[in-house]
Amino acid sequence: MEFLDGKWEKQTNTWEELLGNSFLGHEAVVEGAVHSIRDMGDVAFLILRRREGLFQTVYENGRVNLPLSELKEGMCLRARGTLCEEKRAPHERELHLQEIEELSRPAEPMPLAVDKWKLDTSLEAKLNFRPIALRNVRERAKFRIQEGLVRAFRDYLYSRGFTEIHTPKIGARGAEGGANLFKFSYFHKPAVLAQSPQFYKQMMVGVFDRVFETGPVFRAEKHNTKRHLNEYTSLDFEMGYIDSFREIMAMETGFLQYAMELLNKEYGQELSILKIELPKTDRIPQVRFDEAKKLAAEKYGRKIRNPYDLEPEEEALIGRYFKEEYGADFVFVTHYPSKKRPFYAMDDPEDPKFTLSFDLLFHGLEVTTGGQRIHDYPALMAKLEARGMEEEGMEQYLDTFKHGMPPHGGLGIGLERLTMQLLGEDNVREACLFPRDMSRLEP
RNA sequence: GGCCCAGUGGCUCAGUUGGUUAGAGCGCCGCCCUGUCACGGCGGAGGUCGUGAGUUCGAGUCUCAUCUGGGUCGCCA
Repeated sequence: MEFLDGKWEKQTNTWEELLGNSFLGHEAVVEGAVHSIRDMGDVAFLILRRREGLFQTVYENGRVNLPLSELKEGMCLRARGTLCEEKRAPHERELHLQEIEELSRPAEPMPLAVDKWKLDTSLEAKLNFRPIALRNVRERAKFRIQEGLVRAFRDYLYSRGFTEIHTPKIGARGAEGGANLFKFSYFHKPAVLAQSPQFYKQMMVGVFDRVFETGPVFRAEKHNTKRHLNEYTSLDFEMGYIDSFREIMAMETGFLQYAMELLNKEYGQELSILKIELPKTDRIPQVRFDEAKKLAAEKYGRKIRNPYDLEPEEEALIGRYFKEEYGADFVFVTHYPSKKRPFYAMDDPEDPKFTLSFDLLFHGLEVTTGGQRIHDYPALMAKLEARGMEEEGMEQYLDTFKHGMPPHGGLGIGLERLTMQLLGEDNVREACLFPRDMSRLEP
């Protein structure tokens, strides 16, 4: 019987070997995709693209088994040659080619100039040719940064005793209600796509005390803006036995600090490719909703039109205010009006018109909503009744409270929005591999 | 969904008051160049100007409709 033991001997050289000294002057083998070809006459530079970065190989006429004209951008190949130290080459290393093994041959030339430093292309073309556009070094780096954020979220919460959970995305009913549910037929029964893992997170707080989830959520909102997606990735957590809703904000601050540390430590290459300056997270100001509204209105002379919510322009002004006054990149806005928050939000005992809740603004854009939830069964039922809502479809959720729940709260972070702000992009679609919006279902 | 803006080679754009063969850069193809890293130089192919109708002697340009995309608002992460 043949067995696999989990080991595999690669016949090619690693990135570390290519950049190190042990193979200098010796034969080495590199795999990669042809990123660009710079033909100088008797010599040509064949730049290979690998996951770690770009690697230069040198094609000298008459020394390679294939004519240069056979080589095309986008071709995948395995190249054998001599690894040389060369001050003029990137990484001061290059491979002098002898033998090229074609792994695949492109059927058509690239629709986009992927090898250019900046993809000089419209968002539409980038999205239409998404898998190709992402081969561009800068485009690709954005999603390594996004990976770092998710990694940090997981790592940090694991270290704080959270359990990672996976909740269903198909259900009978939405958590927040409203018209933004995607409805469909599930074996002839009406069903919806999850707009939030909210109920499941809370139910699981009764089991694990602290839980988190990173997964997709769906919002059927009929709008086309640069900060909305109809499917986005939500970084959610929920924690029990909190002393105050500010403990949730402290946890998020801790996550952000850890995330910036991780990016700084392990994503230096991507940060420099994208010229990202990491935001300040050591101290994040917190300001009450009504106070924030007033401050922005006073300083920038803007009339308050809607006292119950922040208009996008107000969020931008609040972000600007705290940047100018305190040098802050993030601002916690607390105590949102009760009528603008879902029924499970806990009202402020000192003034029930407001809730023990918050949004986090990053450079003037809402990236998080969170807060303390009602954990007392009679209080929850009373709020439900006061809102004229039916229990129907929520029995399991409500029963959880019947059987005891700790004081708890949590939050949801929009991953693409967080990424977008960190990257300084001005459209969320730039921070989503395959965005879904009102008119885009493909690719 | 309401309102505003835009559709010109594969990509990004220019195109004068409507005027005769619709231009450029990148990419592609061919040739030249030993050190490029946004390489450079010479030449070439590639466009029924989103679609349909209309005004006009004549429409890429003006009008209407339609489709597609972008922005914005209610809402939200």
